[in-house]
Amino acid sequence: MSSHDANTRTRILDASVRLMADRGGKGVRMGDIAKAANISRQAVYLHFTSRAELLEATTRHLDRQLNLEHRLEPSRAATTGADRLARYIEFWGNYIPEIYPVAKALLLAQDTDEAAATAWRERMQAMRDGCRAAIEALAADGDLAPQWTAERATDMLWTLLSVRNWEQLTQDCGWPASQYIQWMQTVAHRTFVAN
Amino acid sequence: MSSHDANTRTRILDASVRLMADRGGKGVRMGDIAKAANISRQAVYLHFTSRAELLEATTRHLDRQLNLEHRLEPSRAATTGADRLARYIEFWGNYIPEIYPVAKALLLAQDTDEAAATAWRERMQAMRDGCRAAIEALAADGDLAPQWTAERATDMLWTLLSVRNWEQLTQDCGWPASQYIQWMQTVAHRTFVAN
DNA sequence: TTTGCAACTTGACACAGTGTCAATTGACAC
DNA sequence: GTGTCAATTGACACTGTGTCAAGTTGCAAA
Repeated sequence: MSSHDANTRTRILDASVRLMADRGGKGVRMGDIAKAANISRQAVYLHFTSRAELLEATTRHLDRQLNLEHRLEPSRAATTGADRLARYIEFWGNYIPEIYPVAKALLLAQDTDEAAATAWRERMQAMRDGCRAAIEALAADGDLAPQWTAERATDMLWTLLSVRNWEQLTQDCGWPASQYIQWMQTVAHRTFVAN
Repeated sequence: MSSHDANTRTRILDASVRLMADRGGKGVRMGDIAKAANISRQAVYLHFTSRAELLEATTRHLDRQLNLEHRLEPSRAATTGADRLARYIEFWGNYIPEIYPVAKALLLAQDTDEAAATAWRERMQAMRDGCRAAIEALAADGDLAPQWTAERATDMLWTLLSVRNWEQLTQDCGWPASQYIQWMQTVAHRTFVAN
């Protein structure tokens, strides 16, 4: 029965999100997720062909739960390019901490798993589109600093806002999330906005 | 005999560097290194207690081969803070590509191996010292942009210059090494130098 | 009531790569 | 000769993923 089916699938995804959050994404095995969902390990493979696929589905599940699209609205509604850039960074800086454990698991799986690497690349490509939109809004206002092309500026902003960088600043350097947002806005503004 | 001992050790390290360079650091197993050094897999464990230790020794071996200290001189000899910053980025941008395969292997081992994670952290801490020196030279000239403290600016520069960022810009975005240097200098200058 | 399908369970197994252990060989030194 | 040290050979434990085959349960349509 397909409703039963969907329920089990959802239960797996919920369990996956929960475990990732608990353990910071590290050391969550297929068997752990199965156990947390009150299901056999093999049943998980009935719904997801591989760990990578499950991980990817987990991030999408989380995006839906966190209402990703709704959160992007302030940035999209901005009236100037500089404002759009600042709001995008604010959105992202508030979003990362919520997806971090799951993202981290996907990030770790990358090294061994080609499918996970592809899944991650796709996710980051979507994030890149947001960067490009902000940079292009800036360029449309004539406010992109003259040494940049839109393409290179997008590359650089995208890199600046990577999950790894967030991780390093907040985990290793101990910055609070609010400071991450503030300083990233500062760097982006000074770097990309013509003065 | 200890000279024989040292020879074998060196042979292992040379083989390790060679294989890493060939395969980009990925998928280099203990057995491969042993074979390349004309030695049994177990003999490697006679010289290095674990893969992580071997990897770390490989990076140090490479630093010596590449004359790390000598390469740092231009940056240390700079007369202004802004110059020191630019020269440090230039050094680093030229250095990363040479150590990248080995660094990548150490980076990958991190996820499974606590010892590798510690080794990497130590290496990056050393790099951080270079960042701090550049930022402090800038501050000593009174040229550090007023919103920054030396500590936060160091955090940010250190993050900006991470191997992951270099990887993303040159591998994923396809920037040539020369462009990496140029644009990183641009970002750092606009971000940290008072105008 | 029977038949049949679909979701799920159980248990066993292959595979990769790391690290460990024990027994053995070969060379050189004293 | 005897001791010692480097190195070899081969077997094995361990971990986690993914696969396979055979059996169970429950619901549904005939």
